[in-house]
Amino acid sequence: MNNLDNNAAKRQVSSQEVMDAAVKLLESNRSVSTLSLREIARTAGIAPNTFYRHFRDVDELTVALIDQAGRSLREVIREARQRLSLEKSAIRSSVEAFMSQLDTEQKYLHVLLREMSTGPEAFRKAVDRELNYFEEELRDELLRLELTTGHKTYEPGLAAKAITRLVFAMGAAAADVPKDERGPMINQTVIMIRMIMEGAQSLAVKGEDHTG
Amino acid sequence: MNNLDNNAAKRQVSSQEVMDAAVKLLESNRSVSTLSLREIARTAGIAPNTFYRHFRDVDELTVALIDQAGRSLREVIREARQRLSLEKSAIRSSVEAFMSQLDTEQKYLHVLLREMSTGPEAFRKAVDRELNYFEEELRDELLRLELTTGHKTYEPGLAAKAITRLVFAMGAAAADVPKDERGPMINQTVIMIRMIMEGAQSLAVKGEDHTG
DNA sequence: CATATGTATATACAGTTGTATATTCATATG
DNA sequence: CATATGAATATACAACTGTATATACATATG
Repeated sequence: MNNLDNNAAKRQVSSQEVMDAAVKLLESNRSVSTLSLREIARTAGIAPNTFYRHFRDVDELTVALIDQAGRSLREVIREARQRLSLEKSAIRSSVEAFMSQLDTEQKYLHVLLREMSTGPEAFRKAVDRELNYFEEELRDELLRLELTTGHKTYEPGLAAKAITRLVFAMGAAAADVPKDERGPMINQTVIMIRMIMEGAQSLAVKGEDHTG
Repeated sequence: MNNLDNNAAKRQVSSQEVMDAAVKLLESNRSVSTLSLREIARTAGIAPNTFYRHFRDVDELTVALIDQAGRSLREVIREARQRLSLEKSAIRSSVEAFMSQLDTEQKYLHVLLREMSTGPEAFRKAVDRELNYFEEELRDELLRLELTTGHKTYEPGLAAKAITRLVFAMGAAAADVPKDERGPMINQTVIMIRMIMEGAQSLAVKGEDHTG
């Protein structure tokens, strides 16, 4: 049954193609909740009912998009981190890698950023899962950094969480801005991260009784 | 023409009542884009066309909601700040005041948090406006603190921005969680803010060449 | 009282939506 | 070739949408 790549009607359609159609519609700053099943099907070039072959409904498609966005984003950041160990401008290159995902042709990151606090619980759960992956990887990185530099970090888990949330918040802000105006926002984000890391180290020295 | 408070049909309806109807619908974690004009009208107890007496469309209603949410939130925070000057647990009480807005009967803050990165540009512009108000007030507070404590702050505008974005991000996360599980999130947020402030002060001491 | 004005409603219409059902087509297997 | 199977489509339907138009009502003013 392999010969289905070709020239005529009734082609097999992959779920990925349906997802791509949805992303295409989302590119003009719409949120998933404004997409209709029929509209997505139309864009994908399939009949409305064919949609059901791939997803139970639009919500299920959305969760798949969020997962995909998270996976590919994590991969990109991990690559950026591997190129240099976390110190000096590793922060910058990670932030740049993150932001550069806003410019890719398939704007999956936009979905992730936009559905963070929207829609059914399943969406937010899915996004939260991705954020947690990030936090964990970042916390490990911070712990590794402790050993390397000798500077202890106060509550590395929290520092990682703060950085993650901040980067995503700034990413969402950057997504609303034309590509060539993002430079300053990257710089700002880098400085903010530095503040957090510096502060976490400073608090570690001062002692832990600063929470009241 | 004052006698319209009363017992029978064809009552005058205020725009506020229409807004309240929308908020009521939004309380079950729906985003504005899922509301229809007819549904809002139905909830407000008016005929569909009466909606147009108050707003051009649902988008205009939404912007009004965002503005209102921002105004009332700023007021609450300002009150919290006035009760104590910004130091020690002024941070905590501000964060608590912020989070407590999640529990009010009319959940306007939810709208603000949920429409941050959704919908038409007008929404995001409206939310951005509110965030900027916050940042400005907070930056002024940080500058005042500089004079009081003698500790300089590195890039107070950026520190204010970082804190603001972080608080809103944590607020959005807290909004998705039952009321009695928010305590820990408040604590986390307070510590994160402390990291930023501490870091900004520490960077001010170390010098400014840490941005590359 | 007459009537103008602002406010709310009723009816109607065309467009879209999600999905149930029946059908067509393409392929793989007997 | 016959035919079973899976994939895509066509048709249909009721529900809902935004809004245009016409109408009813309440109040204020003459």
